[in-house]
Amino acid sequence: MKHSPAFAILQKHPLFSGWNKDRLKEFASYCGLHTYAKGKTLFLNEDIAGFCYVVASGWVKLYRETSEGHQAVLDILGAGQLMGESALFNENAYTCSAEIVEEATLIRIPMPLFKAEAQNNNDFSMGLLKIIARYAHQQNADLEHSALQNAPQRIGCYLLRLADQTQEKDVTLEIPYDKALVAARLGMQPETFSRALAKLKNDTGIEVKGATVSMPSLKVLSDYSCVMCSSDFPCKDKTPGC
Amino acid sequence: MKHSPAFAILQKHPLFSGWNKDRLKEFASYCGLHTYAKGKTLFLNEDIAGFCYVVASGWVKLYRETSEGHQAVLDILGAGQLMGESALFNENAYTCSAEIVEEATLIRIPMPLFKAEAQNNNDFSMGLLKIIARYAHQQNADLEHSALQNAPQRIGCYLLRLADQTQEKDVTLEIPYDKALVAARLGMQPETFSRALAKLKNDTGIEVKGATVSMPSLKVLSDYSCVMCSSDFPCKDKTPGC
DNA sequence: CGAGGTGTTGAAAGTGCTCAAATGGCGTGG
DNA sequence: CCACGCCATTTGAGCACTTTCAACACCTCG
Repeated sequence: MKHSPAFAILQKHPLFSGWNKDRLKEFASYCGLHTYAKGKTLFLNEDIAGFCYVVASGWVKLYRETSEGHQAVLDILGAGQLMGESALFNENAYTCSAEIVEEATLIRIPMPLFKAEAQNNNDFSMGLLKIIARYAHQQNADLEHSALQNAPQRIGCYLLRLADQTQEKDVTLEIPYDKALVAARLGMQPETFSRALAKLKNDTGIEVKGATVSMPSLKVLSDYSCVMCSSDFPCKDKTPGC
Repeated sequence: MKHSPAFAILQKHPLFSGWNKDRLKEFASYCGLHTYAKGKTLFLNEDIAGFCYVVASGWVKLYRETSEGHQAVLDILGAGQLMGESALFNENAYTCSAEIVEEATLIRIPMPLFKAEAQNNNDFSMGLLKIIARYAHQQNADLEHSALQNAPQRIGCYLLRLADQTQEKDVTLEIPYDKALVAARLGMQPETFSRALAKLKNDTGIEVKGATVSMPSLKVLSDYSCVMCSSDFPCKDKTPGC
């Protein structure tokens, strides 16, 4: 037994990939690796931030909630994604709430450690800048989508993002969490999602069986969805969002 | 004649306020101060970024546009705000388009200069991080609003943000640009804006005469709008967005 | 005074939402 | 192995809000 279980995962993360091995080993030794069950609330909006998290596996919902219980889903994070970092610039308070939506294993980075790194290590703060800027870019895309696309188009766009865009024909994928959650992520009701998916199926020839979606042609799908989007189709790596 | 006209303005900007005077003087000498007429397109989405801009006065619309001409307004920037910085993290290409919506004077910072600073000056990159993180936070709020609030509530929220929230009673303000632009910023049609504003007037007792809005009580307005928002009312400085 | 831009109003059509009920898959326990 | 019950999802019907297209009012400017 040599190093903390967080080490191997952090090593692959862009924020840490350039680090000296011993340095990272020490850093990782302060980071716990924890597994959380579906439904667990990680933190709430405006809580004092004790940790940043990196998702090793599973899925985490970021959301905000009114006092009456209406909630807006901001994002759903999967493996490799960072959360909680925005608390650094918000008086050490989280800027949204987080809940586990599929059993997840997370690396917990103590905030003081993270903060010190950001302040003292220029490569680190540039890496962080890149991540946050990309995130902001993604949000621009979300705002655009919610302004311009209708429900079936937004679902099409979502499926394209989930898909392996290097393929063109007969792509099959699994929606990795509840459909109602996808609906919320796309800013619509579960009922609307269901009906819109049916319409999408009818209009673009995709097949849906439970969580499994088969897309005979990504082109048909992108022609359908990307008409109402400022980016052109093979958009996954260039621009976050469709 | 002592220093570039950009100097005095940059000096007041958080990104530069901590700088040594001579250093800033030199930096400012490379930055032009230009005035642009309403309607002028500053840059387009995906253009190679030659400059970052700081708004000295006037208003600039940030937007994205589909090939068919549908556009989504992402934000409208006023005095003190920075734009174009996200190109640093997008292969030196702007991530949206920008157009002058009210005659504006802007400081033009050459991108290489800006980039070098971000890479070499840790205080600078931390300041940038703070600005971008705040911007992302603001977008979270926008996404939440578009998901949860209806048209009159979004307008109420917009007016509150425009208002001096330290006052409580009889606050009066001027909408600084076209109403149709406000409508687009809030993700609705001009007609919807007009009707929703009439409803808001009726429901909260505000007065509207042309671009002038008088609000007898901010509390009534915030009770009306902030029900569907995760932040509580005096929200201007804490959280960007309502 | 007329023209054009800006904002408002009306009527009809969509789109998505709400509430309610039905369907279907799946794991548990008999 | 089957019946039951639970939960996610789908379907139905009516409604609310927003959009669309069209017409009109208003103001400013030439």
